[in-house]
Amino acid sequence: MLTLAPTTHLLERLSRLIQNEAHAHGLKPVQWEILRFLRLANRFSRTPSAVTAYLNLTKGTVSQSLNALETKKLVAKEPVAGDRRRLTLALTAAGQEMLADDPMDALDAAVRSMETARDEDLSGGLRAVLSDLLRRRGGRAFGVCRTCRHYRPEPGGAGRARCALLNETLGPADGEAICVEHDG
Amino acid sequence: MLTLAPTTHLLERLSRLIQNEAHAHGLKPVQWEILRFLRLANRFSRTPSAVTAYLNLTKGTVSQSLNALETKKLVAKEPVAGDRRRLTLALTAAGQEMLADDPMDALDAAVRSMETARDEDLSGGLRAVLSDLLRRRGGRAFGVCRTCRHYRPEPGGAGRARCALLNETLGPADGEAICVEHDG
DNA sequence: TATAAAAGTATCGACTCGATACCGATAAAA
DNA sequence: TTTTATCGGTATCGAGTCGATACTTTTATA
Repeated sequence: MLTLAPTTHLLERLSRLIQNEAHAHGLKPVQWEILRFLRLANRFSRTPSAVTAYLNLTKGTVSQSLNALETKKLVAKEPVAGDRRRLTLALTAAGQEMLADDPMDALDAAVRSMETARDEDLSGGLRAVLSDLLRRRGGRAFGVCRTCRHYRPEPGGAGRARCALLNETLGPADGEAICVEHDG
Repeated sequence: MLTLAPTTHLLERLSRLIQNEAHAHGLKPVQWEILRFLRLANRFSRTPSAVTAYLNLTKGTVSQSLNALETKKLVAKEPVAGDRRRLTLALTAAGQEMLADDPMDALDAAVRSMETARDEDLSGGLRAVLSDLLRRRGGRAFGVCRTCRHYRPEPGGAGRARCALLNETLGPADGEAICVEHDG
């Protein structure tokens, strides 16, 4: 009877531990992940469908989870001008405070306590596995705005730029945000 | 607003992907993990409470999940001689066949396609994070029998040994199995 | 202008999972 | 030896996950 490679086993075990850790403050793991995504995503990517693609869930699950978060006043929905199908999501002040008590901080502390070299090895390996897995599944990589081929730095510099795809002006903070349209 | 370290972020992302992957054949992620644990655990560790400790779930959840697996004829329960509270779990033939189609094999393939050096870096880092996290949480490490301080190799050799804690004879295969009593 | 595609919602069903209460069996203490 | 505590496991509740399916409204395309 075949078994999994040691590394796979470690990933599985850690994955479960992470899921277990994520039940703090009456929120479910998925709800925490949505909050974290909203903190990282740029303004074009704070939509239910971007959440759906990023977390690889169904539209239905995301819709319900967002309703739960809205009821708890952690996330607010706003209409989008120009397309009445769409919806923009925003973290409320309470949502941002909630993230200050993120149960994932325990894992983060463990990661940060590693030596730099080991941490770099680890993240390199994880990146490789993640992109391989996404490729096998046909998923997208969801990179950060600044690394996208539509990112056009302004000649003036100082972090200002433009998105050639959406034809929008980007501030310095935008460049570090996750974008649904990345690379595409 | 603080964000997570890149490595933490990768772990979180991969963790979600792994959970998503694990919905094949009508089984839930937890059910798959129980099957995998039963494949790895030695005969003293194939009990509901060992599953509970290993997967860090509540007794109730494990009890229900085991019922679901029993209904599907993937796991069988047997009474334990000498203690009528206890229960021993065993994979049925169908359960073993199910493991041949483990959805985790996709992750395993991604892991195995890495270079050896990178794989070793990765597993080293994961081991560090996992044990750190377990330590913070007060959880046990659950090592393999052969590495336990109660493991006593027989002078005759050939992988035969004894467990000084449980006072039981151990075959070569036992040495590689996960044990609840490990180290303690 | 049909028609297709996209963005979200609604509903169902099986299951997760923490919490709590519970029962019988065994171990420890009086 | 008789209480009493602890252990292994089950039963039940409630909020939520999550795939599946069907549906509405809105926008894009042929």
